[in-house]
Amino acid sequence: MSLPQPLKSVYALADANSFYASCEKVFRPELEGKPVVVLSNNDGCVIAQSKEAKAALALYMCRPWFEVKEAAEKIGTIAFSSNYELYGAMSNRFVQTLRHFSPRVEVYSIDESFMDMTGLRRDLSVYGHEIKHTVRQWTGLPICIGFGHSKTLAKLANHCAKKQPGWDGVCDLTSLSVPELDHLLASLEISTVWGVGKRLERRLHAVGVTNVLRLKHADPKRIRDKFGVLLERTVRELNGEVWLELDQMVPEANQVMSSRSFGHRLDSLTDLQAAISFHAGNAAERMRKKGLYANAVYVFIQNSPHDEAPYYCGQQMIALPSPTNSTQQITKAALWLLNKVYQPGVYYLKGGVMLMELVAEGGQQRELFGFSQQDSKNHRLMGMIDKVNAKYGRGTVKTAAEGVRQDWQMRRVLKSPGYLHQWKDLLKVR
DNA sequence: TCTGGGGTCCTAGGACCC
DNA sequence: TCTGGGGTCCTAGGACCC
Repeated sequence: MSLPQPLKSVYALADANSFYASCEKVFRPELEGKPVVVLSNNDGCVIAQSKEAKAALALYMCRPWFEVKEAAEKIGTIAFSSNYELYGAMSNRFVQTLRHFSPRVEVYSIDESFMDMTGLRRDLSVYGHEIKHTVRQWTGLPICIGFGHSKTLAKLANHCAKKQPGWDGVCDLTSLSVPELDHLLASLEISTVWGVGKRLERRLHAVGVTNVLRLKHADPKRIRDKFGVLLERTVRELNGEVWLELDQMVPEANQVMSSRSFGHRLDSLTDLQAAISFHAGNAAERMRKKGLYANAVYVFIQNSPHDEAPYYCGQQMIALPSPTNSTQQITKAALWLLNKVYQPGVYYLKGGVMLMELVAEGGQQRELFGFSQQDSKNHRLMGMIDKVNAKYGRGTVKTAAEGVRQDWQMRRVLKSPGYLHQWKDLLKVR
């Protein structure tokens, strides 16, 4: 008599191809087949490329746009500033579509989600193609899907689906025999494994671990001693053990950061005050959305390490007397910190505010920086400000310190319209 | 002229305690 | 003169991710 086998876990990872570039193409169908790139904030670096751009400009990823612009435009590349509101809205549609195919979905990043496929009595490859087709129809996004017995293996499968043409965008590692799987793993570089970056790759090569199969067969205990618990877990996951569970709960953030390069160098305290106030308000609003309160505020300002002048990064943190989510209190604390780290004569390029040690409950307000408003009053005020800003756009209501002219704001001259979140831009859909 | 932003987790080492 | 060993907490920095 044989005992019933416990179900082996199966995970899928669905990942949109060249996500930002694909989002732009959805609303500009005439760009199909043309090279498209999306630039980072301030139109600084290339952060996404369509496959046509990749083919022609492979080496341009993460390079400064001013260096590659001429060559890119010569081959007819269309460039966009990043439009995060649009990408966020597209990401939501993508996830909603995936939920039709699995009851358990973990949103891992803006363009990637894990799905639990354990116990599904279907040919996974066929099912994967069905998902891929539906996402394309419902959202316009091209995606790839990988299946594996652990999240690390699903991630690796997704890599194969994307990079190896034979899979047609869907790779199911669970259907391979052990020799077939090992043959495939032996052909993959270890940096393709989730959690192995440049440094670890170099150190692993030095001890003879040169491909994924060798990493899979490495002794977990020795890996732990030499490389730490994270890599040990990775080795076990490569062997099909589940060490990373599907995490459907969005983890409560421990910190919220708002920072950005300025549109141009700033040296006056007044300009910096406006920028830091903006970031304080922005971070506070994002924190309130998560229902959290901050115990500490951190501020930094720095010039560019690429400048000739010596690199300066002023940074300071202050613990608050009690947890708060009030924009005014956080802004006051941030401006107080700014005063402490500001040094005249430095041409600052970047700065920001981080709210730290976040907790779910606010506390009794005590005196700090002369704060004196009552809790409930503050709560109502914050709620109202957030509502107005959500309806009419961020910045409709803001603290006076943010200033009216925002010269320090980043440049986004190539930004596409807000097709999905701004009524005024709806008619721009072609 | 122009070089992203936002996170998480782990580790090593120092300070301090008994 | 001689100066142990074990524990905790905190911080800075490293490494990784998208």
